[in-house]
Amino acid sequence: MVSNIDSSQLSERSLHLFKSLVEHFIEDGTPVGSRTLARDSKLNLSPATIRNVMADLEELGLLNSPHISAGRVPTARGYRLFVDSLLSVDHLDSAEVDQIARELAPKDDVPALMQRASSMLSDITRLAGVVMLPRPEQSRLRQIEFVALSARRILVILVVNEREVQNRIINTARDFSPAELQQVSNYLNEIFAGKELNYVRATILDELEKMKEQVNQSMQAAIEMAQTAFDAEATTEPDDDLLFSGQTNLMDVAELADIDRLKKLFESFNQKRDILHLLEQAINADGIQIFIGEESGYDVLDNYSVVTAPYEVGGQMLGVLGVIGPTRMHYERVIPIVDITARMLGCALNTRN
Amino acid sequence: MVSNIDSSQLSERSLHLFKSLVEHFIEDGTPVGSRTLARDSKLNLSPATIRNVMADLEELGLLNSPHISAGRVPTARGYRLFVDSLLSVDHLDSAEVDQIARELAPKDDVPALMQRASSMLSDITRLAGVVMLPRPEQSRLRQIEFVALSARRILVILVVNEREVQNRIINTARDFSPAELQQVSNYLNEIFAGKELNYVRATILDELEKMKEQVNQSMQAAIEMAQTAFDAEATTEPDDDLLFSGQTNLMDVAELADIDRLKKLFESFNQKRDILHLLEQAINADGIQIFIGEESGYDVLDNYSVVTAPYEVGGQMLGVLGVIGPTRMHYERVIPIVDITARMLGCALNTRN
DNA sequence: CTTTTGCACTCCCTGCCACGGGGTGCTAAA
DNA sequence: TTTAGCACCCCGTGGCAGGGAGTGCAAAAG
Repeated sequence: MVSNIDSSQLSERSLHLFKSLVEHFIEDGTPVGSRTLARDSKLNLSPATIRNVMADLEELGLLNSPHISAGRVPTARGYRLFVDSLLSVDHLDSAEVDQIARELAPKDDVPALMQRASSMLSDITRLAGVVMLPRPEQSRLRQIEFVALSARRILVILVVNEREVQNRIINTARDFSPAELQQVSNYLNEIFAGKELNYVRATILDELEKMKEQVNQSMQAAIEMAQTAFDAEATTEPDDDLLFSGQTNLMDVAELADIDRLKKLFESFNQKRDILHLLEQAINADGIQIFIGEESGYDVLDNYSVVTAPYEVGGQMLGVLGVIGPTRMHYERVIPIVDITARMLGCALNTRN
Repeated sequence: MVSNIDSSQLSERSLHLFKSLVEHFIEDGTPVGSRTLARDSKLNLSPATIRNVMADLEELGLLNSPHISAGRVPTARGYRLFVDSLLSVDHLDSAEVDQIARELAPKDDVPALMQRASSMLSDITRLAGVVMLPRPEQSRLRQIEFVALSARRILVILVVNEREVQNRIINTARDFSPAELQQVSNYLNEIFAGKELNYVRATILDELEKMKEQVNQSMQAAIEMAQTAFDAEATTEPDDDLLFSGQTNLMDVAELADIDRLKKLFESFNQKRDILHLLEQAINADGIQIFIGEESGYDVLDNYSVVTAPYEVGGQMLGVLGVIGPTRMHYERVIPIVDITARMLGCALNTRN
């Protein structure tokens, strides 16, 4: 991969012109030429001079022209330089901050909160929002309960992280009486309450197997049932972990009137895989991370940028959220929105216990 | 509303020609003129004759021409006549039937099953699928349990219709001990198990209020808690009741390359309201019901048809599923697919108990 | 009376051409 | 180093002609 351009490699003037050009293009979406740039940028330079500068910038891979006789357009690398070194982010006005805060008030359960975060991102940016649900590996088992539906059908209830509830139904090999179930759940709660869910699963599936012979019969039953429960759990809902919203907003960004590319993008939203991988890369980033166009490595995302931020509670990264839009987006506005949303989501998750 | 055309009002020949025309148009998507029709339809008639017939059909509102000198295209009314009287539905080959059966094997919980039904509809028709979840009013409470999270935070678990589990967390005014909770749930289960959920809610909120004074204190607590539980329940998740899939399939039907209309459609999928209303009209239909273009009354659905069928268990209508595609769709294929899917979904729901 | 033939006409689509606008690179002058 | 001038490029638009597909109508044929 070609190394990125550092702002110190360029003259003040080139940077200024480059910045104007990008801003202009973000505003208009049409290639911008020397004449307009000469008019817009405060520097008093003739178009010809500017043409020279632009030729240099094109040489460096920051710009290119759709055809020989059109204006210039920023490349992915150009946007990179722009967002890394040139961008001055907006200050959100307090009304917007309030709106975000209000939307993320911790009034209901985690999935609903996440859903609201996602729609809010898309509403406020007029682009597509995405939220990765808190990673299951980082959830702690709080309580496990069994409810007999019939003798051999048992409803397993896992309370995770104070607010989330998962349930699944298992069929057992032999009958369990309610009293037995109570006993089993007491036993499991005693050992596993507060433990990390992956650890619980691993332990139950591996460790307990070994100690099976050493315990009395009722404990054996407990072990078997727990194994069934977590076995089932491991195989269920592995991918309901991204929440999109506002996809339709992308349908009126002009530069992607191309319905085929749009279709590909929507399909990759549905499959979630690619986007999930991308967001996973961002979970350990320290704050905002931006993937610009082809940089992401996923070609469905050509011409799109993704602005992400991880959200955390008490120093622990729980997941990532972000906004997907055309590379030509208003970064100076989107960035602070994503940033503050991530923080506030962290808070919202924190105050629920 | 203008009355529909009855097939008996038209000569054998007109009907035959009309049918060929519609079939031809469904195949090609281009307006069909007298020459092609003369060639295709087995009748040995000159284009001129056919022009006369077509003029009559246009008079009746079954056809119209985009402009004076193009071929003819069926109107919504024309499609209506076509599907009502002229259509010979395909016989699905057994491989397809098998596929449907396999997909709908009752192997997991209701929401997952519904989700699969929807994706299957869209995959197999290459159009958009939609499934309305079983209406909550028609669900029966099977069991209710309380789990103490902490003294005043209680997890309420409702098992509904054998397989579905709903849970919500409530905060109570005073502490409840586990023993009390047990007692309360026993009491509620005794009265309400097997009852229809709406009835349960209504009773708990109204009737129980009256008898509050007449019972002992622990029962009073039960009543209060149940009220809280169902009060919360009434206000949650009122609209997570439609499952769409394959929306992107609609992006390559040529006649709707119009991105704006497509956007409107997708938005109405997201809001669900309109589509839900439409499907609700179909729940009491006896089998397949088809909404053609403007007929539906929702203008987002102009140029689209919706083929629906209600699914039932034991004679009780539970919901509706269907396929959304361009008016110019292969009805003879879509109809049996929707039909059989609805039946099989009914079976799948039936065998789970 | 129905069907067909013939004819004039309409409308769209395509390709062609010309042209203007916005842009470029290069060279020579300031 | 910057600017002015110039030749050139390429896209988008609009006008125009021609061909194709289709129509309606009137008159002839069955």
